[in-house]
Amino acid sequence: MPRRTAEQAEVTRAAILAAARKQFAEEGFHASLASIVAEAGVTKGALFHHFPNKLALFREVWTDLQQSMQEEANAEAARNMAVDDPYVQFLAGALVYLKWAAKPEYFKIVLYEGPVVLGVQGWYESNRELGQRSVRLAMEALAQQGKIDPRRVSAYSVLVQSALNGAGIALAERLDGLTPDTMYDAFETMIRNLR
Amino acid sequence: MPRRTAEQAEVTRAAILAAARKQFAEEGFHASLASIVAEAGVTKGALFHHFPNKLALFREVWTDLQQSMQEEANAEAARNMAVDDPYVQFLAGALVYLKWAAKPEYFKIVLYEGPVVLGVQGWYESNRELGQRSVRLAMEALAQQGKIDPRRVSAYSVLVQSALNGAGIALAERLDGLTPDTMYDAFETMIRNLR
DNA sequence: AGATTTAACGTACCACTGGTATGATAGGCC
DNA sequence: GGCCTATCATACCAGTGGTACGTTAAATCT
Repeated sequence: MPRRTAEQAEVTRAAILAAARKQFAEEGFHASLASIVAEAGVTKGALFHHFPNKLALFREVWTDLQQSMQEEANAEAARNMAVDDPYVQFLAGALVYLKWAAKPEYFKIVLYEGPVVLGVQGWYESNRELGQRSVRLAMEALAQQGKIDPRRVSAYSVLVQSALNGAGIALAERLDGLTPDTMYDAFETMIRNLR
Repeated sequence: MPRRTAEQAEVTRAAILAAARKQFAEEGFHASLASIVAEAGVTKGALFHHFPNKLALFREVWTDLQQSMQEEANAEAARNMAVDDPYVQFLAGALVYLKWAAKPEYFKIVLYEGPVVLGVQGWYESNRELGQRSVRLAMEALAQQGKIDPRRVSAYSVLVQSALNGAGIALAERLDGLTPDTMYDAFETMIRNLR
């Protein structure tokens, strides 16, 4: 016996999103809509009422995760605003990112499935807006302070963000004997020695 | 009227692999087996005779591409064996990789779809064997020559290879105004300043 | 050389998928 | 109280990967 009120609709929508996040994290984009609606306790009718198709549902799950991480990273960077070290803000944000990359939901959905599902264009557009923007801002700041060559800002942005991505994945995988400490140390050394 | 000889079977198998490579590059793993067998001019019976399932077919396409790239990179590195610069061999191999990453077939199948389709475990296993091994060897060489801290070899291997991956993708995407020259310049500078 | 085995496919079919079309029902509004 | 519309549920469809089985000709044995 469904409640047809607008607030109940929000609950339903949220339940679908939560179920989708869980299923996508466990099974990838290949997770069936049947399993998602079963988990959410609704039917495909509700799903297709709230989302035009499976891809749009995935994209919203993806964006939610990415935004949550970014907000936390920005907050952490802002906390170090006063410190007199041009690297420290960026490194604080990077550390938050590394933590998130270790979360199965985040690294499976955002890092692994994201590029393939959203496609080359969609992923880079979204990623440039959300993730790469902060990296790029940091690189531009370093260039302004004479730490790196301004002509390498674009290329460094790509290299650094990709390195961060890989670091997150490797940590989540517990590759080799890598620990967050050793990884972060190497990352920091690399960043501080960019020219 | 089919020829039932063993050499003809090899031709059939090669035709399926070529068709699969083309379809996977264009449509991703989502490309239907129907489109693959149509392209190859055979039926699903032939496909499932030569390959146990779709994933095994993809894995073979993936491995073929990766091996071809690696052989070329190794050959290029070997050509610079005599040069008296510890970085130059590795950089020569990296340049080959960047060229390959710009090929749609390679970056779509190996870089994009690979990790998701083969799964976390499969991709890293294969990739560590093929791609990461050479990066790691280069890092170990740099450590032995006192260029970098030996304790950072593992972490650097991950960071550098990920940065390379991202660089390849960004170039293939013609992101920003990035050219192979500027990207390679930044990458080389970064590598030479690792400590 | 004839019989038998077997590799190399083709054909028919199945369970399941994402997606659609349509129906049902209850709140909001006048 | 009647109408409209948002909110779902149900039934169904084309297409998918995969399987079971049939067919044919080359290889092998005696």
